[in-house]
Amino acid sequence: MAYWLFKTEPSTFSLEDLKNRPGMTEHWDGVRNYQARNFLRDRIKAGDGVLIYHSSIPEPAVAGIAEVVREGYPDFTALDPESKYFDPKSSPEKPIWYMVDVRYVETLQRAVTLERIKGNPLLAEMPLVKRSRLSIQPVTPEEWQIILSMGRA
DNA sequence: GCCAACGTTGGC
DNA sequence: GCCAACGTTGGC
Repeated sequence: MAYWLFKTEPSTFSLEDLKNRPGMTEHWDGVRNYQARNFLRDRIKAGDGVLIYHSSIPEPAVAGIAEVVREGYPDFTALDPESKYFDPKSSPEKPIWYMVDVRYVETLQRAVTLERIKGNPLLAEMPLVKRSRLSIQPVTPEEWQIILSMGRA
């Protein structure tokens, strides 16, 4: 059981969209960064907790929680020439990109803004704070607990 | 919309 | 394998 933070631009896909999903699961596709890919392919398991973070908005914030329901498998959008995530270097035999499936769990009462995260010294080691653009990041159990308590307060 | 950070590409 | 050019991310 591990914890993660997934970034998304709410104009593309938001926590609300995940909540309103029929069956409430979603392929987390379109990740095209090798470091993030490695987490998706090798480390993220069913049952892991996910903080859903909304980026590129006036107040970027952790909006809520999702759960991984299926571990890494090849991202089929990389093989679809019609997809904006198409990658001609990828093939069914040698898939380059991976995705996981997630389901909605909870919307935090109070979104935990980047400003509040930066203001908490206990969260200073998060990649988010260290200005990494990484879209899939590990979260420690301590960080997970702190952010949830900040979001529920 | 700007721009710093940083990942990727490709010529050599 | 180096590194300049280029593209993307994402906070502000």
